[in-house]
Parts: sequence; C-alpha cells; structure tokens
Amino acid sequence: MNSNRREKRRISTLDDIKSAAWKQVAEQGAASLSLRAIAREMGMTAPGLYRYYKDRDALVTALLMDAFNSFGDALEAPHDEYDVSDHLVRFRAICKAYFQWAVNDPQKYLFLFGTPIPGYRFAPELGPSAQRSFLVLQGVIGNAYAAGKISGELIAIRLPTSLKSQYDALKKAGMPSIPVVTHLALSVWSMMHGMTSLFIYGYFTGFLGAQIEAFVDFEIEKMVRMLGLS
Amino acid sequence: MNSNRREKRRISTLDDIKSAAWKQVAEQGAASLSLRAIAREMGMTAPGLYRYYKDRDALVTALLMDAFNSFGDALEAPHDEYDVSDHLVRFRAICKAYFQWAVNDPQKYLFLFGTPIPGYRFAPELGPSAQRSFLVLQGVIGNAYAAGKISGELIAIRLPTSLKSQYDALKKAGMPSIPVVTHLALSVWSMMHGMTSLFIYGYFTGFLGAQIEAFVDFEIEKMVRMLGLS
DNA sequence: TATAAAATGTAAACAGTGTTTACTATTTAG
DNA sequence: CTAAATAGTAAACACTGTTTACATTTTATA
Repeated sequence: MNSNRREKRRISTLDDIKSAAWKQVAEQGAASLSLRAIAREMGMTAPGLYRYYKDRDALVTALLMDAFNSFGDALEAPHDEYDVSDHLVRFRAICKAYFQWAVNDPQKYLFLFGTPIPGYRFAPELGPSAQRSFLVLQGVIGNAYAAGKISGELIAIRLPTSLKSQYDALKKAGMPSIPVVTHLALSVWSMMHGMTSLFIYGYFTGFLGAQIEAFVDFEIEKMVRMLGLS
Repeated sequence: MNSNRREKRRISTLDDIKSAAWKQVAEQGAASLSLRAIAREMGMTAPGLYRYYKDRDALVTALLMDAFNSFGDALEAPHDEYDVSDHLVRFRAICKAYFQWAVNDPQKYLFLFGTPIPGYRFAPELGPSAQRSFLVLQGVIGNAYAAGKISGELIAIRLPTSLKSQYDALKKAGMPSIPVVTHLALSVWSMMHGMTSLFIYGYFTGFLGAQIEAFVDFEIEKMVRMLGLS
C-alpha cells in the first residue's frame, strides 16, 4: 500500500488546521491569529502544527491563497450567469459580488486587503491568485471596450502622457489591456475597495445606517455612467 | 511651590512615551506596538508606563487622538492658504493634502483608517476628532453647493428615496449638510481612501510604479467633473 | 525643618504568544 | 520482523500585556 491512507490523513489535517484558522480569523480578526489557539481547538499541542506548516507565515500564505481564489471565484461567477455580450449587467454583477463577498465575511476581506499581518512577508507565489480578481474587473471593462460599449469621458479626455506611457509599458510587459482600460479598472477597484473597507471598518454606520447597500448601488451606477457603459 | 515642576515633568514623560510609540508605529506598524519595547527605548521598565497610561488601549487612544487631529489640521490647511470662494482650488488642495498626509507617514494613516488593532475598542471621546476630517471635506463641498458651484450629475439625477431620507434624518440629527452634499462627501471619501490605502498596501506599485501621483491627480480631476465643480 | 503623603519607578510573577530542540510513540515500507 | 519515515509531545527560550508588592524620590504640610 503506497501510503495512500497516510497522505489522505495528512491532507485532511492540513485542511483541519486551515478551518480552525479561518474560524479564528472570522471571530477575532486576522491579526490575532494564534497557532497555539488553533492547536488547542484541534486537541493537540502547538509544535505539532509545525509538521504541517513550516511556520506561521506558511499557514498565512496558505490561507491567503485560498481566500484570493475564493474571492476570484466570486467575481468570476457572473461570467457563467450572464451573457458575455451583456457588458452592463456583468459589470454591475461583478461590483455587487465584490461588495457582497466582503460583507459576507468581513474579516476575510480585511485579511486580503487590510493592513498586512505584522512581520508577514507577501509570498511571491500568491501573485497570480492575487492578480486574478483585478483581471476579472479589467476583463469585463476590456470586453465592453472592444465591443464599443464604453463611451465615457475617458474616450474624449486623454490620459496624461506620463500615465499613458506607464500603461503602455505594462502592455508591452504582458498586461492584457490597453491604457484606457487598465486605468478604468484601477479606478473602479479604488472605489470598490474604498466603499467596502470604510463600511467594514464601521466608518459608514453612523452616516448610512441600514442604507449602505443603497449607497453602494448608487455609486455603482455612477461608475456605469462614468464609463459610459451600455 | 504647587507641583509645577512635577506636572511639567509628567507631561513631558507622557509625550516621550507617545514619541517612542510613534517611532515604533512608523517603523513596524501599529499592530506590533509594544509597551515593553517603548519602555526599553526610554530606559525604564514596562510597568512604569502604567503610571502614565492606564493600559495599552489608553495609549492607543491618545495616539489616535493626536493622529486624527494632525490629519484634520492637514486637511484644513488649504482653508488658510486659498480664498474661501475658490471652491475648485480648495477641493483639489484638500484631496491632495489627504493623499500626501497619508504618503508622508503611511503607518500613521493605516493606524487611523486601517484594520483596527486587535482587541482595541474605539474610544467614544475620539468621535469628534475622527469626524473632523470628514466635516472638512463635507464643508468644502457644502460651501461650493451653497455658492451654486456644483452642477454635476447628482443635481439632475435624484438620490433613491431610501438614501435621501437617511440623509434627511441625519440633517435633523445635526448633520450640517443637505442630502446631496452628504452623499457626495461620502463618495469622495470612499475614492480617496480606496486609492490611498491600495497604494500604501502596495497593490498599485506593480501597475503604476512612479506614476501614482499622476493617477491620483487624474482621478481627482474626474471627481471635479463628477461634482461639476467650478 | 521634620514628617506624612503622594508620585514614580522596579522586580517578580502570571498567562499568553511563536518557535526550536530533544524525545517518544505510531505507522508504513522493505 | 526490522528499519525508516511520520506524528506528536514536553520543555525551554524569548517575546507580549498586566498585576502585585515593594522601594525610592519628590512634594506638601504641621
């Protein structure tokens, strides 16, 4: 028997550790993630965890990987639900998915896009997963542009040359979008992240109360008009 | 002698503690703020600090108070530099001041608007200082509106009734602005916070490189057009 | 000025953290 | 059945915030 049982058990334990970790993140936030508390919850001692993850950073990297993928999946979901040619609907859906995914598990969103865990160094292998969510946004805008469905101010108003040449350099380095599209995606991302994180931090509750969703929806429509998306 | 010397010394020590704390925040980030490290740097032992701040939360509150005030001052500075009637210039200046203050000391900005320190409970007495920066933004937009210098889409496009009545309720509760102005201020805040924090987190460096300032400037001009500010 | 009181600081201890080392079981492979 | 790989533990080290008990210095007052 070529160690099938043992391997399965190992993978199962790796997942158990991540589950316990996510439970902690959801309840106490990412910054107070504790290996000893995870071990305690699993009925084992802390050093035992080091048989599965080299150190705390390795566990954090594994968690980030899962979370980035989950986030990317959530943003990509509208691709299957709506028609490729329905650019407007898909843009709205992606923006709403962005906000909803974050609201559904705020600590998870902050784990991805909040203040980095002290001492943690972003692992390079996370790059692709981290970029995917942005590429989804860039994709829907890029598709709309290619279909001639973007007629906003940026079509008339030129980007500053310094900015445009930066985006051009990116394109030559493999970025799958022309300058205008790249810029618009970064702009939309900024707005979505700003609204989402300020809400999660609680800075909006005093102002918006239960109307946060109406606020976000309205701002999404403003972005639709800014893009001239149809 | 009515304890003048002692009181002065005490205030001086309170400031020394805060200075050492800020040094730590700037170098290592807010989450890894350590009382023992502060004491070490000051040449004393940790329990001694408890004669000056009740506990770590009290120190954090004092730091937040200073930082909110410093941030508020930075946003208010354009009030003295530019004419009150120059709404466009003042709006631009406030937005730039927002970004520049954050870039000048990123950890300080994250200390204010990043993931809260684990276990810290936002002290109610911080409310006024925290609100001030928003009120500055709201003020410049409100003044421009009152002067008839806002002619953007929101003048034509009505807010959803649910949102409008929420803002109306705020106004009755003392908010110094009408619904449209409140909404626009929240929108601008979202965008500024989104761009600023994504940049500080490093998510923009791969995309924008040294052109971050050009990006922010361009987005500020987009907001100017969105507001229809003149 | 002597004395009581208040303020300031330290040392030791407790419970918590990540991590390493040495050791012990258990499970698998040959 | 034996040797090796794996999984887990206990103890220790250096950190963290915080409390308690004690000592020292500075101020206020009788």
